[in-house]
Amino acid sequence: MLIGQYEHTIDNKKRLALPAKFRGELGDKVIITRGIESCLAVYTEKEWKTVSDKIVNLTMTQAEARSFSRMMLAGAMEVSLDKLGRILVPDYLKKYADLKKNVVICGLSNRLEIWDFAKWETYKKKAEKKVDEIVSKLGGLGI
Amino acid sequence: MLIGQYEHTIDNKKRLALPAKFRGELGDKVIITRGIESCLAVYTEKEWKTVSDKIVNLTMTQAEARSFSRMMLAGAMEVSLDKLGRILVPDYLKKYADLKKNVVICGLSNRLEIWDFAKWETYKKKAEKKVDEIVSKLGGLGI
DNA sequence: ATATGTAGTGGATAAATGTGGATAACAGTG
DNA sequence: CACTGTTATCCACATTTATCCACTACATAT
Repeated sequence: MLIGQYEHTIDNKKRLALPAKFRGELGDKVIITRGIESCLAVYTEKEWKTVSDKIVNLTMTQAEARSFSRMMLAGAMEVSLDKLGRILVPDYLKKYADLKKNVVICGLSNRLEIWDFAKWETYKKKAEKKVDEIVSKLGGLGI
Repeated sequence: MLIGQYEHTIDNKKRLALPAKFRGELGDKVIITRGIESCLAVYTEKEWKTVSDKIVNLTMTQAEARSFSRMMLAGAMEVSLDKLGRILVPDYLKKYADLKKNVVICGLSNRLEIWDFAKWETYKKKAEKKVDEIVSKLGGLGI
């Protein structure tokens, strides 16, 4: 299970080390793609099959389906980890998520998310406030 | 599985290099034909059999069927990759998709699509907006 | 406090990829 | 049959990508 968050850096050759804790679970090949809210998502090959099956089999209008799958499939890329556990972040994805040198890597159970450090800080502040609201709405979660 | 996007160029002899990552899966002969929304579609020989079967067995009025299958089947062409992984883009297809020098090659699971660079950028901007809408409609995909 | 090991970062070198051009084979036309 | 234009094959360059190795920082253990 992928959990926790780490601060790493992307060097000037677009290499990014994935946290050592995750490597066993990730294997030596992962799928990196667009995430929601301008971050990137990283899946294991196995998880990606599940996700891509969902994408291919979505029911919606033809034009919507085409544009959605173009974004999700053409947006994805298979990358392999080098001997030191680093991946190469494709240029267009780096731009999409607006990644600078410092990034945050979050484990979200079945996937990783990669955020620009500044964006993450902003997002986190908002999200932290909301957690209290949401929990009280739900009347507790047993947590 | 064919995923990812690459920027390549068509030289003045209409040659286009297919991304090295795809070559293993494509073999040394592919079918290139009209795609939807003024792009070109590229299939492996095997995938093309599946697709062309579907086209032949479509149910529609006689006139519609004729014009559609003329476009898709007569529009298709078998091209072979040279030693360096390049194909020759037929003139009428180049015109159809309005391809200039710079093009984008997208992997869409069972096929490639070839877009004029400018057209792709325009299309992508629109599609990106829709993605967020679609995802929230779907209530997430677990992605 | 001093070693030892692991993890993250950075750089150097070697290989692969994409692009452009040159030459050779082919087909069509006068 | 010669000529022109097109298509295919081959080779060379430049850039990008992959692989390898070194350094530093932090942590744990001796």
